[in-house]
Amino acid sequence: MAASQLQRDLKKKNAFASPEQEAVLNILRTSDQFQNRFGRLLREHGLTLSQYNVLRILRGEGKPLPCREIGARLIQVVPAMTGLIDRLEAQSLVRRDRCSEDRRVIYIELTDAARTLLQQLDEPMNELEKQLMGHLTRKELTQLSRLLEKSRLSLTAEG
Amino acid sequence: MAASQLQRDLKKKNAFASPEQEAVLNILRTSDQFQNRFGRLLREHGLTLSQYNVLRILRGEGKPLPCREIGARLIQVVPAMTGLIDRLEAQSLVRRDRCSEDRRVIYIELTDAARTLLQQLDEPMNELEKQLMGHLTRKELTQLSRLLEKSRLSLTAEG
DNA sequence: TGACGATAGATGACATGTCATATTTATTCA
DNA sequence: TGAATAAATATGACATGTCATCTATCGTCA
Repeated sequence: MAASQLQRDLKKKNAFASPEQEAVLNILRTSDQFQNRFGRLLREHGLTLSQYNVLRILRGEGKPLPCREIGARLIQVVPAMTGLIDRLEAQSLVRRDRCSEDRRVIYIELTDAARTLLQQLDEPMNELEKQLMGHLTRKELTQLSRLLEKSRLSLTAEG
Repeated sequence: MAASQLQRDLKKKNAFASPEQEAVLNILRTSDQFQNRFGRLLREHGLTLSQYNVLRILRGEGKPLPCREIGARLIQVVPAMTGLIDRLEAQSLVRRDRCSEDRRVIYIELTDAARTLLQQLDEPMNELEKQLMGHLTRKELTQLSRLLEKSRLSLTAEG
């Protein structure tokens, strides 16, 4: 009964090498499983999680953003963005708009169709989020967020 | 100053829709960034994170495992395993061994080369784990793991 | 002005993940 | 026994992610 859940999950015979390792594996595993869930929900609406994230970023910003800027917020490399935007454009969910001042830059703009789709998704996405975190109290949720933010402090330090 | 770090990270203008959403996004984002780091380290040794995970699972088990079993522990769908194992086999890091009792089953077995490679990786991987979680005390690490396990309770409930 | 270097995107090669479907082998049961 | 079902992998199509490299454009500075 002293074994943690992740140990049972992974059916590992030995304990983790360190509390750090246990925490890291917990983060990766939880994220993987959550991504599965969101992916399934979004697929019903013809979107992938990455595509949804792009749309969410654009809606959150309220105005068009350069390709590069979206990629930066998604922690993604630029090459991945090209294809991602291609497919969103093919679905008429975004438009490309070349900047007239700096013709290297291409702004990505949300379409009305995308706004409508996002609105349809707000409710089920919120519900899924609450369902996934359903076993945690509000206090625990805050605590979890703070601990994860603290974890990410190590990332800004250096590359 | 009241704004949480993830809000600043994402440069979102509005607060999160809910504490649940904030926690979920923190989990996904932290995992993404950590995966980047591990991916970079492993690439220096010719491995991807998925490949490394397969090897770790096999070493942890101490004996060959069926394809399906490895996939289950990786939260991955079986089709993905085929190619993954193909590439590990091409690198001579695993062998396929068809079970004689149930000829449908294929056991995956670690090679000595894989064991040696894993040993070389133990040290740097442990160091990276400790570096990534460097801002958390041992107590916080435990707390974080428990909160993430609690989060995953929602997954076993239903599909 | 005109070359150099930096920046924004796009492209190509490859690894991985998803699904739907096919193939091989076991199992069940009429 | 022999057909239907189930289980373990494999395959093919496609979306995504990585890197290295290419192209177009901008800025700077001799």
